[in-house]
Amino acid sequence: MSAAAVDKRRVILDAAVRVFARQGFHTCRVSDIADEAGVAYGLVYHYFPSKEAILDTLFLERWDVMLAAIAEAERSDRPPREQLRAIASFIIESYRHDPDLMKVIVVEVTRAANTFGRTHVGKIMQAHEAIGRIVAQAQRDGVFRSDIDSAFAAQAFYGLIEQVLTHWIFSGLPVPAEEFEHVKTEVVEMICGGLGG
Amino acid sequence: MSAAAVDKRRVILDAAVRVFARQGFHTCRVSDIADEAGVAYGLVYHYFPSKEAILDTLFLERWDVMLAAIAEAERSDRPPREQLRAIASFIIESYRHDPDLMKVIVVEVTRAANTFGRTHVGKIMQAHEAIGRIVAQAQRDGVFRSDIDSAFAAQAFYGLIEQVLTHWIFSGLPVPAEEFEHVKTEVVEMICGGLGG
DNA sequence: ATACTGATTGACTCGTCAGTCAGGGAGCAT
DNA sequence: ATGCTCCCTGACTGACGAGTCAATCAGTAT
Repeated sequence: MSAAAVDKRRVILDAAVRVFARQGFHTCRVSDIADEAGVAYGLVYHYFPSKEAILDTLFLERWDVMLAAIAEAERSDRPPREQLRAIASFIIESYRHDPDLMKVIVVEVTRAANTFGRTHVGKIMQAHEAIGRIVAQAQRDGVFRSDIDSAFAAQAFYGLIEQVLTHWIFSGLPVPAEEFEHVKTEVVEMICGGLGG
Repeated sequence: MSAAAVDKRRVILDAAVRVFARQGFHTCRVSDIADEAGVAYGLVYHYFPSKEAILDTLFLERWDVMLAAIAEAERSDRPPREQLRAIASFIIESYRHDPDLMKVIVVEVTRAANTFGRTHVGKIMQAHEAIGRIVAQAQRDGVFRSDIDSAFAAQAFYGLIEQVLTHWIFSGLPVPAEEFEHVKTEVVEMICGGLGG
């Protein structure tokens, strides 16, 4: 594949992110993506076998980077609380850096239990499992309480972050810089410290 | 509207729940609903103006019951921890009683930020707000810590329950009776107690 | 020059499905 | 009996959009 071809493929992927974020996967037409990318309709099918394959590519590209970041946190020998913070931080920074892409991934894949969620359960589970391992290790070390199932805790942790992203997505407003930092702390406080009572 | 007509309307709604749960809203055809209900295609349009209106009806019917249950918990003067437990319990019992309906509501509405989520944000927010008020009151009473935003805590609480439902939905397996009880406790423990560390 | 390869174009096909509509009963009043 | 009002039917239409394909263009090798 020539250099120009690599570029065009990228141009189409980037256009798809904007279109999926704006209109949603089901509502947009392939011609919308072609228009946004400034290429002919047919060229989309030169690079991708189907509309779905474009979304798959976008998801996998980003998710693999995230899995690497989680593995990195897991491998480090920092205290579990900081390992969790590193993961929360990575996901929130991903949103800060490219909110459209994160919107597409959350809305069209990880929260779409029927359509693409089904296709990618495996990949999604890998993230939950890695987080679960961090919690389980902390429980063995006596740093976290052991009467809460580690897989359950992982769900709560990842679910809370996704819930925050969803809230930002729904609001449609740009998120002030200090809120990103504040939320990182609040997520870890909530999961590790709880509300009390 | 005659008694027979009320029944047919109900038959169509119940059939729609099964079809939406099995195939998803976008993938199913209106004729699938008619077939499942054992009525003619056109009758669906006699009772509902559109396919979307069926989903709206299903969602609003159930959501209003849930809002009432949350209001009930809020009104009671039990300790906040038990108020939260009552809400968690209500949602989990809803799933136990009619998993298909809860699947449809979670998958097709509350987690569908683009399509029906958008339409019903208002209703969805009402639930979050009520939970937030319970937390805020507990914070004023000094029972919950005050350095976590009450709206954020409400997100975490509701988000965790929805995450658990999603997990059950994804698994496709019937949930053992004892797990329902166990999860109610775990949700409250997680949100109020945290993991420690 | 000629031939070959891959990139690019956009009009067209073809299946799908939400929603329409004209009509056929069933009950009930007058 | 006649008319009226719902309930109910399912064949049909019209729009829409994913994916195809035959043709053109650009670069590069021989």
